[in-house]
Amino acid sequence: MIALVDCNNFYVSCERLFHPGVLGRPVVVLSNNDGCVISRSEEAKTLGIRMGAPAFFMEELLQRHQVAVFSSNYTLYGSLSQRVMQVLSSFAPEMEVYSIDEAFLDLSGHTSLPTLAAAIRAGVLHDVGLPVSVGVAPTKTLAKMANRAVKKNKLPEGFLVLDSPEKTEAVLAATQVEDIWGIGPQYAAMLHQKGFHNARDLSLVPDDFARRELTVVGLRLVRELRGIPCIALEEATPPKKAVCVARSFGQLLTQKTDIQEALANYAAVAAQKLRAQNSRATVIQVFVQTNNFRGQDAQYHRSVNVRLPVPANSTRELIRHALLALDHIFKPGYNYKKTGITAMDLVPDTEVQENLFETTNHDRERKLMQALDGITRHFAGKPVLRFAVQGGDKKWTLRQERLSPCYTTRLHEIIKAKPE
DNA sequence: TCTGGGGTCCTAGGACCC
DNA sequence: TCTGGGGTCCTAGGACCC
Repeated sequence: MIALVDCNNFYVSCERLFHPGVLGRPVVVLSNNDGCVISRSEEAKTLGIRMGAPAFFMEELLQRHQVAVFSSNYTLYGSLSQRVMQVLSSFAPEMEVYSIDEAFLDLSGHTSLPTLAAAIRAGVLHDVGLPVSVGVAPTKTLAKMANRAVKKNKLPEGFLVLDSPEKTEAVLAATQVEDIWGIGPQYAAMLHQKGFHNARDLSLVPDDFARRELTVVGLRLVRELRGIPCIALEEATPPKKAVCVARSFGQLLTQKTDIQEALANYAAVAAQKLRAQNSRATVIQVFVQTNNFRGQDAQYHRSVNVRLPVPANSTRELIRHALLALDHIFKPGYNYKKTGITAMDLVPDTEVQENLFETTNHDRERKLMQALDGITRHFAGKPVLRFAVQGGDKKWTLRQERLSPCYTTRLHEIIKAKPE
């Protein structure tokens, strides 16, 4: 049997951990740039605040109901996530960290699953202070569904074990197709139109229908609904195949120099991520785009792929090639909203094909980056040392007007138990 | 004024090879 | 009169996830 453990309203719960004053009050966390709602407390859901709702549409509602609003603080959430995963790993040696707030646990061999599920819940609550829900079932897809049923029905015990055909059948029948893991809006519309409305309906479709209409991914999904495991637990996180850094600007930009500065910074982050997983990029893709919500503006979006002479993960080289790529696609006269870089066709650091005509001294580059990473680590990840093209006015930086401190990762921001 | 960011996988179709 | 077949690789686009 497989368990899916998922933190309840994760980002909101993280903020609440350090702001006990907002317990009982509606709380939301906003996306980058304070754009949309990406996490809501139960009270906020009751107010009808939707996932993904733009914050500026709701100023009045947020005020009226005294909603506590936070900018997202991924440093804090990442740190708490690690603590949750550490607790979970003590319950099952085989575990897959599926996302920042979810993990699949292999519970095979255990006899009393309800007892174990309750212990997992209590353990995370006690050791980290975050509430979780636990769904247990024979397959990952059914475990997901059980987990969802816990939350939807607000089961007081906080877990659900699908250990009999009757229980499974009931949850299948109560789950609409759009709420199945792996069925998005497009497939859901198609399935409804063909008369398949809930997960039970979908579990009974013929294999060839699933294969034809939903690809092999859908066929696996249908079998998982029938209790046949088709999606394996992936314990080791495979290295990423692409690394993307893209952000909207805090304000619209027209000057190329401002966009160059932003892009240089994103390229620097991408390079750092590559080094962290010992990869190099063979190709980079750079894009710029205007804000397509502004009907009054002329729209432009374009991207370009550039093959690097030699696979690279040095900040200097990535910035250089990113800016060259930008020269190809930047056109003056537009209000730009966003730029970004994707490092693609990643290869392991150790398997680099040198280029006969390349003049970069890679050994020197590698040592320079080691020094840079060492200094950055020393300052707890703060980019104290930068390239000149990254510096300047920072017209493009994110809006984060309600950012909470990094309580667990920066010593000077640690919470004080007593006023000084 | 203000609408996120970062990923994966699959398929179809074209180019090219022998 | 007759105009193959099988394979690989690449890309773009579409679907999904949190």
